[in-house]
Amino acid sequence: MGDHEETAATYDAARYDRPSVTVDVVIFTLIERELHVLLVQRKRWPYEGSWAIPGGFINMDESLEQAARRELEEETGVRDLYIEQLFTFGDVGRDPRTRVISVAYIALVRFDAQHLRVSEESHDVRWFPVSALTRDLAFDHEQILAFAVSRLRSKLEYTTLAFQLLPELFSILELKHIYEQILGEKLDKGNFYRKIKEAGLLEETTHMREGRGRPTRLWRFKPDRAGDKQFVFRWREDRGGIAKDTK
Amino acid sequence: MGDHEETAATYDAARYDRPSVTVDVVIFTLIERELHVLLVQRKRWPYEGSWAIPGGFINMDESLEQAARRELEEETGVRDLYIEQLFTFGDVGRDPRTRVISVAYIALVRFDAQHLRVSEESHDVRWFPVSALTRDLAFDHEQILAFAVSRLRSKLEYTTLAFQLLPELFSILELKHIYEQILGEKLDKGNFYRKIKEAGLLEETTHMREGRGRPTRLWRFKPDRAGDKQFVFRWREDRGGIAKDTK
DNA sequence: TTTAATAGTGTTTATTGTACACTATTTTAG
DNA sequence: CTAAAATAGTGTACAATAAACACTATTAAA
Repeated sequence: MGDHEETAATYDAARYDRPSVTVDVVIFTLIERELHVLLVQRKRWPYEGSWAIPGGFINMDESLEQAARRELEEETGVRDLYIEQLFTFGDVGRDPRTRVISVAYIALVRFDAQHLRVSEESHDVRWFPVSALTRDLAFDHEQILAFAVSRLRSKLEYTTLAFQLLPELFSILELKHIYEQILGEKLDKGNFYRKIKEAGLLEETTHMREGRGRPTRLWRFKPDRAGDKQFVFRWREDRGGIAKDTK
Repeated sequence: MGDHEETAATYDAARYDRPSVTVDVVIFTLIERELHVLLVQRKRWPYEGSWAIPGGFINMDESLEQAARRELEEETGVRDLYIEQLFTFGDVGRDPRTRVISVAYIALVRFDAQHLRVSEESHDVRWFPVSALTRDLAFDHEQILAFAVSRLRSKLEYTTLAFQLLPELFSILELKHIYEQILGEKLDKGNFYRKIKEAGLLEETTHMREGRGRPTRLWRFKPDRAGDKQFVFRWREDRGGIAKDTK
């Protein structure tokens, strides 16, 4: 979340007659096969020293999504990634400075050790494993983060979102591992192989990767399916929960 | 959408250095077994005379959802209904007056012929069938409406949302008809009976309703399931699109 | 050369969806 | 008064999918 150049002492809420609008971006990545989220440590009041979801005030000449991408690049240097609006948080007391309405986004990036950089606004920027997040976050950011994780999990069941977390070439079992991480449960190997192949989303390559056991074949997503970063694939076929009448 | 007391001539955009925030509420109901949406006819510039989704600027001391409920009551007199945040629209040029960010909500109401009333802000308020909406709406409201209809359809597949459109007592075939209306396809009678009963959401009553053929039994939603207005029921059982391993 | 480790395939059974035929109870038309 | 039309509701057989899990394959390391 962005900052005014002020402190509790100098701050005068009555000055403002309109809410401020910010974008907050919950950025996920996969590090060592585990889901992580990016947080920044705040430098200024309020919540000085607390960890927070990166974000900031929107400019008057940019769309919400543009603002989200800009903030993201400012905090992390990442560009051209998958981003999606999550929810808008606007309760009255959520920011002690003034009425702040936050449009929250979810972003998914492939982990790249280089790209982390600390902006002027914060003490530190760091990836945290989602599984170990009991720490107190600034503002209502715990709530936003919980909401983002929940949404990510449920969307994975019927979308190709997980693709955004993978490198270009990957094995089917790596993909399975991502699903397990995010869904939080073990999946059956054989059934996963069958499903993912039947879906026709993957393209076999000649590349193999060697490891401790049998080498694994590498695949890529078919460009026409993965390229547009849209939700194309439903794990759960749309056979209709309510029985259809095809007559 | 709310209004300033100004016209194109008196309007001075430079005066504003922050975006305005509005809530817009897409209100659905079922009239004569057909899905309708509530629109208001604008009285003032911009888009004077055009039909628009009801909404208005938020107050500084109310949450977003409170604002949505307030606007809704001001326009229609309806209270205590189902409401859910849809999406936040914030493109730069969407309102000629100034930068306006609209948090859009979906509301579902039971149709009640009395409750419509025209506010001071508008010429007219009227229900329009969703199927026949080619007319030009104000601002980007066509886009918002299309998004709302699409979201409503997809949510119906795994939620109990449709319940909000029904009177307290209803027949199973009436419920089926709502699903058909909103999903836009015919459903099989027998399968629908079986599914809805197995779900254990309905409570049989002794009431019957007579019509032209055999009288039909009336049901109600079990209070513990329907009462909290939460999404409890999934049409599509969560058997896991991705094969689970229950070991 | 055996074993451990990882990759990948096949098959069987249980569950659920789909289509559609059938029965039931009322009003209306002749 | 009776037959037909209209609407309500049930039953069943078959197809499609999910779930469980046993099996084979190919490599490195012991």
